[in-house]
Amino acid sequence: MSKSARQKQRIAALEEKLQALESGHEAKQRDTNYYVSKGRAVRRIVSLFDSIEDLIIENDRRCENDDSDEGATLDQECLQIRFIALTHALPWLDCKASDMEYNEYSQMLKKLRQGADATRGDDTSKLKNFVAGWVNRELKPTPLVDPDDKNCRSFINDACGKLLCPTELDWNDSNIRTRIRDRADGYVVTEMSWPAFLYENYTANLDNLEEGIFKSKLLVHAFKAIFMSPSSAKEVSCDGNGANIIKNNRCARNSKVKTHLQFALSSVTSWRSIDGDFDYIPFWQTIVDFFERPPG
DNA sequence: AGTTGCCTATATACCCCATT
DNA sequence: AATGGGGTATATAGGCAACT
Repeated sequence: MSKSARQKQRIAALEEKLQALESGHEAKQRDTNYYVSKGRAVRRIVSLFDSIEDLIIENDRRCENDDSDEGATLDQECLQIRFIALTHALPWLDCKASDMEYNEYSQMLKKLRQGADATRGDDTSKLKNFVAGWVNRELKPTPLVDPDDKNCRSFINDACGKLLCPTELDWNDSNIRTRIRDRADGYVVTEMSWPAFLYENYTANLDNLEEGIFKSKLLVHAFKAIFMSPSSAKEVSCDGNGANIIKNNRCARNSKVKTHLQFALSSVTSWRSIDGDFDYIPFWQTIVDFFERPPG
């Protein structure tokens, strides 16, 4: 059943190729691949989840309305901010789009999206492995976290559970632990609370939730793995330079790094993306807000 | 030679829709 | 409501070529 579907996909892909060859437009083929590679960055730099179309549509809407920002909803504000990030990431996009046929245009967007999603997939799978190593090295759980298997993670595993545990709950209390695991009333973990892995030393100051936030070693590992290189992530080690890296980056590439970081954050959690109560999109959005909105 | 980014292939899950 | 087709998204593994 799904086999025939797959074969059809394959056929479609081959026909596309054939057409490109027959029409002698190898250049066109190159073009589409070019767009895939250009799209790779957007999930990292622009937005983890929004479709490129949505961003463009929001901008169009504004242009039609004579740029008047009044009455824009919060969501629309966010879209616009990301549209601007998009124009920085792909400066050629606007003028290229204007002299394209609709078909060509939507082809291009499709390829951009493919590149974007592919990269996100690469990153999550990378992290799936690395996170296991980092957690094992730092927390030395028994049993160790299996790099190839996510089913044994989440709250089942003591180390993972500790990291995922909401800051306002105490993972060391075995009663609380079992309640979280049973998803008892009031102990269901959702995207509404900050997990411990965001904080320096994995503990938050409940009187000041901003203290040490986004400074955990695990996060810096993840950040480096994604935005620098996998091997450089190993070198974070224990010299406390993690915070500095974030700080420097924040100064150096202000607007982008925000989104960079959020991606790293969400990705760390993605080891348990199968689980039900936790919705990643609002979680990510909250983190974006944290950086983009003035304090308060 | 090891690292890295990019690409391809495959299985699976999910969503939409028409038909039964 | 259930089924099945068609399409798309996601997870994951593995390969390849460029670079250091």
